[in-house]
This record gives sequence, C-alpha cells and structure tokens, in this order.
Amino acid sequence: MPIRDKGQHAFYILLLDVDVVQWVIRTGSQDPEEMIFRVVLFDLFTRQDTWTHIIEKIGHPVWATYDRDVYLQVLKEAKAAGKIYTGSFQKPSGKYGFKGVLPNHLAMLEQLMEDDLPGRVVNAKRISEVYDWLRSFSGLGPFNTWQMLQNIVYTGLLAHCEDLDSFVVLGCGAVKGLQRCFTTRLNTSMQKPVVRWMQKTQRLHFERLGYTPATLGPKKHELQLADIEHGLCELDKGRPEPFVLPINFESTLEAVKEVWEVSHIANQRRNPESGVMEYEVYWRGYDEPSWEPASVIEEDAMESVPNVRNAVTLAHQMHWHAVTSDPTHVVALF
DNA sequence: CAAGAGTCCGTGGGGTTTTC
DNA sequence: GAAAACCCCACGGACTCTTG
Repeated sequence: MPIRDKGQHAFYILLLDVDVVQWVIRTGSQDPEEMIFRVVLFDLFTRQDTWTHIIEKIGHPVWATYDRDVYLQVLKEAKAAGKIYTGSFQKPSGKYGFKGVLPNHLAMLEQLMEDDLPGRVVNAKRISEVYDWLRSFSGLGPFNTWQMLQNIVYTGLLAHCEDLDSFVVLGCGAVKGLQRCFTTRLNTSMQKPVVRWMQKTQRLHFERLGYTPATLGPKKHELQLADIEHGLCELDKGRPEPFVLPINFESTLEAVKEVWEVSHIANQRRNPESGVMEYEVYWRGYDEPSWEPASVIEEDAMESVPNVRNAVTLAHQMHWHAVTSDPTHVVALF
C-alpha cells in the first residue's frame, strides 16, 4: 500500500528539501570550503527562488571571489521583487553591527568562513563539536544550528564522525509532534532516545501498518534521525487531533537490547569542581573507564546502558494502548 | 537548574483601504 | 475595477525572565 493522505505531504516536503540541498552541494566546486560556503549561504534563506536568483545574477556562488557588496545588492533587489526568506526557517538577524537582517546574515556567513568552519567540519571527531561551536554564534539557536548542521551533513564531509548516526537535536515542533504521538509530553531526557528508537524500528512500524517503507534519495536510504525529526515537525503542523501510536512492547525491548554499547557503570560521584553528577562508565571494547555527566548517560540510556529499567520506564511513559482507528494518522512518521 | 512564560523580531497570509 | 499599499494577526525561533 503506498503512502497516502497527509503523511505523503510530509515526505514530499522532505524530499524537496533534500533534493534542493543536494543540488546546491553538487553544483560547483567540490572543495570542502566552497561546498560549505554554498550550503551556509543557501541555509540563510532555505529558499530555492533566492538561490536561483543569485545564480542568475552572479553565477554559482564562490567563496574565493565573494564580495559582500555584490551579494547584498543582488539580494536586496530580490527582496524588493519578492520574498527571499522562508517563514519557518528564518534566522534572527544576530548581532553583527548592521541594521536589518540581510547584512547581518551575510556578516555571520563571513564570520563562519573566516573562523574556519570548513576546517572544523573536516577535522571534527564528533558532530556535536561542530554543533557546540556553531551555537556560540549570535543568531544561531538550537533549532537553526541543527538545520544548518543537517545541510552540512548532506555534503558528506561529516561522514567520518562517530556520532553521525546518533546526534540529533529536537526543535519545538518535533517535541510537540512527539506529544501528539504519545498523548503526553515525554520527559525531556526520554525525547531523544525515543526519536532514536523510532528511527531504528521504522521498518517494523511500516510492516505492522501495512505500508511500503518510506525511503529517501536516489539510494533509497531509510529515514535518518533528521528525517524523523523533520517528520515530527510536519506532524505538529498538520494534525488537529491528538493520536497515539500503537506500539509493541516486546519489540521495543529488542530494539533497546540491540544497541547496547556501554559495558557497565561502576561508580557515581559528584564532580568536585563542577558539582555535576557523573558516572564511571566502562565501554564495550575498551579497558579504561571514563567519567561521564549523568545527563548525557541518562539521555543515551535507551541506547547504551544495559538496564532494562530504562526501557520499562519508557514503556510506561508511552501509553502504548493501540488507539488510532485510521492508520493514515501515523503515516507521517512511519 | 530546568521548565515555562513572556518578549522581540520578521515572515506570510488574509482582508481592507487607497490609489490610479 | 484592478493593482498597490496598508493593517492585523498568527506563527516560529531566539532570548530573557520567572518560578518552583
């Protein structure tokens, strides 16, 4: 059975976004610096019209020949003729010493490039490093940073990062979407694990509901964390009625068991300097333990700690009674 | 310290008024 | 009468302040 109804919308929007970003990335120099310049420039507007307008006026954007005045002029003309921003992705102007959004956005772009965003991306061990660094810029809050980072991920330059498959940030929309799914607001520490769990068990849900699994891109990838997050946002926008996912408890436990990576937790302490609660974690495959902040471990507990209690807690929070009478209600996600 | 409420800023859409 | 200008409201994310 093909995906239909409003759920289809969510995927089409998603596919469009990915395709446009891919086009931005693949058209032009494949030098990391140039690719990232194009991605960030595109990300400021996240609008295909704006990108096309730039190309028509000055050709494919090139960092090596970038000139603020030229870009400002072209974008001002575009703005005078129509819209250049997208409502839901619009970034605050940030504080870069200019009046108005546009010059401040360009100034932020320049700052990112001059402070070597490309180098930081190429040399990053973890995506979270790049995220934290981007977050320090004025105007880049949690959600916009995440969006920008996702577009950077599409370049493939972060493919070597160890947290490529686990790093996710949930925006307000995604949290509301989760609330729609599970009728109750999930405990903050459970939100990300639940989204990771949704990603890992997506096939099971498609099968259970009798739908062809949704795939993205020419290579028919499974939905990634970013896609699930995105889907949750669309869900929040499009659905007036709250509903609940019917969930199989046993399969959830199986999903949790499959991804254990922590060997065991030996100790806990309060960090003498910061006062933060920490756990002494032994990692599977490594002899040396490390002290990890409790918040991190608890957040990742679904994935990493061999502690069934976490799964049971989750089960209780999720209200797993099968409810929806119309399977199309869950199609936006699964 | 975390969660929630409130403010700010800018977009977008719909409707109304003004202008030619 | 059509197009342009204007107004108002809702929305979303960042940021700040308050509360428990």
